[in-house]
Amino acid sequence: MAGRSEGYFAGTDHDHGICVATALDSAAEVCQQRGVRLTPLRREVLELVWQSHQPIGAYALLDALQTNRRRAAAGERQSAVAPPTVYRALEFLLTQRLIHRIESLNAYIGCVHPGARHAAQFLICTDCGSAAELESQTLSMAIGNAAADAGFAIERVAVEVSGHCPECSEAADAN
Amino acid sequence: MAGRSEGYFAGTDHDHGICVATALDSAAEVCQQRGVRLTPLRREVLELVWQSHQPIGAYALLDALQTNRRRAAAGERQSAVAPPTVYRALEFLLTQRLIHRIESLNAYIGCVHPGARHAAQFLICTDCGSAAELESQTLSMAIGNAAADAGFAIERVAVEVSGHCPECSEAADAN
DNA sequence: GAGTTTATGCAATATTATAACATTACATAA
DNA sequence: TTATGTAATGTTATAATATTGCATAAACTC
Repeated sequence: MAGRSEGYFAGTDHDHGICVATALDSAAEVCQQRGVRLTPLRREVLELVWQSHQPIGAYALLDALQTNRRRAAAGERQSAVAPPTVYRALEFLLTQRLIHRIESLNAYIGCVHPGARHAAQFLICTDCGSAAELESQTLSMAIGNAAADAGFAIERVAVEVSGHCPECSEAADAN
Repeated sequence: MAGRSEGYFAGTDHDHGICVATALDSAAEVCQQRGVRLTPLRREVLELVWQSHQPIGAYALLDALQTNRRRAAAGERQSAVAPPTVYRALEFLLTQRLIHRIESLNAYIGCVHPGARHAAQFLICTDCGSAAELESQTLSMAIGNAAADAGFAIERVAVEVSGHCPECSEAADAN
């Protein structure tokens, strides 16, 4: 994340264009290395997911895609975008670990460690809707230990912590 | 959980009747103390949720309720059970912390620490569908610390670990 | 450039969840 | 005993999220 002075949440001040550019570059590289295709559609969806640091739903993405198409082909006839288009692109991006799914919101967000196998750990602000991805080794190990105790073989981990981000907490305190 | 020899997952051998009875008793007590009403409907839904250690979806509960009604009023005309009925009961049970929602499955499961405010921590077997609730303090603290680092005020925590339970892992190894 | 695989388009439908309004049941006050 | 308030449930419709199945197109392989 670009220009982040401190903290996990992206501030209102940071240069978000750099976030997007970095994410798209990394994605291209990851796909290149794996011999999978980051097609224009998949790239477009990834870019839309990265439009903000707030998880975005599949149907909001669908709307955004429609809007893009309308803008691109003004006047000409255009093909509609249907749900499977979005869901397939999302599935691809999930498989390549370029995005995460936030289960508690049915929404998707860009991954800050693209391509790497890792536990999804999120702090989600219920006020402003933004989410910050953690990469806590301590947390991962605590989960690993608990699973080992239970004789459980881990496939996937989702940690979703809802609450209030620093900015929104301050705003609330001011009242 | 009754008769659990060891481990977090309920074995196929345990006396599940005791699980259910205990859960219903605890629920009655919790509601009593709080001055909220565990109505017959809510109790019925809770009992259905506790029918197994596998998370159950809202529409499966709906079906089960329908079946119960048919059985009860054989021959007589009966009112259909509609989605809001189930969702309202589930919401009540969630609010009273008698059940948990498994976000990654859109499903519900009985809480092993009924009434208490605590992080939801689950190991979910993708083979047999059963889920085991953890109560790891270490894990909770790791999350608390990470949130504190970020200046984040926690409201709710969901930890959902998918993978293979000991029994299913063994079965797979045997192949 | 013919054949194969992979990706996308498209229509229909499944699954999960809620909104809006009507009715019932129960407690308590008039 | 009747009125009234409140909580719970019933009922209808619909919103939001996700998938299936099949047709077409694009891209890679040789």
